[in-house]
Amino acid sequence: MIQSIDRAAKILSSLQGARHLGITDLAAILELPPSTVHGLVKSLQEHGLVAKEPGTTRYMLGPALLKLSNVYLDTLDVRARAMRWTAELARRTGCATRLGVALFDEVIVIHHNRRPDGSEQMPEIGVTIPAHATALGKVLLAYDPNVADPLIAGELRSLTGATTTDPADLAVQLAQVVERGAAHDEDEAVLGESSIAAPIADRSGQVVAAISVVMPTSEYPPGDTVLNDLREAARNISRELGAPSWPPAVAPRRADD
Amino acid sequence: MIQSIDRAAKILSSLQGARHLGITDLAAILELPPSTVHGLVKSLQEHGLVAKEPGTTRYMLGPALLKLSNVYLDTLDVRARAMRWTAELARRTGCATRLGVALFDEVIVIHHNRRPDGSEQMPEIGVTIPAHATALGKVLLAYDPNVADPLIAGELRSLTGATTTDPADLAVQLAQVVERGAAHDEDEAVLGESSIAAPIADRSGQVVAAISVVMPTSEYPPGDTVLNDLREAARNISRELGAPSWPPAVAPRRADD
DNA sequence: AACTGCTTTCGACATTATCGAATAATGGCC
DNA sequence: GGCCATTATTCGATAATGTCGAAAGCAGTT
Repeated sequence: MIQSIDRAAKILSSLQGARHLGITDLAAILELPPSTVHGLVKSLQEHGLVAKEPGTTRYMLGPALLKLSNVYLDTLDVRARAMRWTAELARRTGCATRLGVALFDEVIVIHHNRRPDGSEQMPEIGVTIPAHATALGKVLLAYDPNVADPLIAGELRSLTGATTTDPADLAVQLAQVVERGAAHDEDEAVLGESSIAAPIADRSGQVVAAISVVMPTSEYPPGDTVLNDLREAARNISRELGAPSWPPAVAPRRADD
Repeated sequence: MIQSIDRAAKILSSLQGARHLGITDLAAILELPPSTVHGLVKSLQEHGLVAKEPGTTRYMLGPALLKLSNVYLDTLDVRARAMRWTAELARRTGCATRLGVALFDEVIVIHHNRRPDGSEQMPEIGVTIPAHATALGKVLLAYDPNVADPLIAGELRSLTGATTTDPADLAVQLAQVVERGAAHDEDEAVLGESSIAAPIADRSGQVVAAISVVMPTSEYPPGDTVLNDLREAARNISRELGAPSWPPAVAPRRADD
């Protein structure tokens, strides 16, 4: 790990949490001398990754990140391939659908279809949720023990009263996910919102994303037709990506990565 | 400029252009030994800024960028304040509206309102356009000579047959923008698409963003009411941000930044 | 108007990233 | 399906590089 890149990433991460920070604030967070931080920040600024907020002496995240993330989304063929199917799934089920990928122990939403009746409008692309608190995340965890193992060994943060916070409980749930090829959550991330999710694999057979159907908890649990539509969509997308089988296999444990 | 951060940013930028690249490709682009590039890439990967595309040995941009950019958008108070007004402007004019900020010699779209009649649907947030080829960009250039000067001294890329490519011509246009408090472009970025734009200033009086009305070239030039609605929106947003006057003043030339 | 806190600059030092060579892994080809 | 060429990755010595303390420049405040 290159030290200055590690520090630069920590700076971005800090600005992500606090929005606006001065050099001194950052120096305190990273436990480094201000002059060191200044050099790092200025370098990031020259590439547009951070920006000085006009009028003040504080810094914030920069516009180059937006450009990069836009390209990132275009780069994902899962997303391009899945869009047809998530739209179809939203139509058939009458629910909002999401597509998510893993970002360490979180899920990040890379595509979103509104509920066809148009009830909620919030754009959710880019939103991140702790993986253990959502159906999307449980799918991704279930198929990647390299991420799940450390989580199960530690503490699980609670988002609502219903969040799974017992590591042993989570482990059981993850095993069930692999068995059934689907995960579920009821009010675990947002009160009043529940969802079910299924894995999407690519040519190499690895799980690269998850697809979910989101519904008001009042409509939970959904009927078998919804579950079947979901699994069908996941299977179709996986097939288009060249996956050899579905449901996919759990990824092997690696020493480190 | 810290060398390793500079190199890391160049790697991100390369992946932005080429989508998928192996270590050797990157090494060739940066003109560095593969082992050096490998260390940089691996460090970026550990922070999710770069990801190994599953199944291959190549790398692509990582999901952390999406999370960061999402926060970036939330961080911009211009955006939050302007959203009401761009929606209102779209309604009044019957045209699509955009909000853009500067990213070096480009404009990046940070907010977008569809045409009320719902004709086009493409999400444009995060799209970047060379500044000299669009009304939004001309506004930003006109009020920031530090960016405009080097552009006027160099070559201007042509996007359509109508793009302003003569630096002297651009200089004249920019002077007019400051005079009139508005910029325009006719087919310069996309054929069949024209727009007019106005500057948005903040508390410090600096121009921090530009707002534009986009219309089919068949409807260009727009009537005075559209221009007035645009200027009114720009003035209102600037006032909400605490700008002391409108139209704003041109930023001073700095030695370097 | 003077102060206090912050940001920013500068240069010597030693930590740190770099790079070449060797090894391991991959993918393509017959 | 097995071989070979290409590519990714590891490792350790070298010196180039980033780091950090002290001091100067700026703002905002009392």
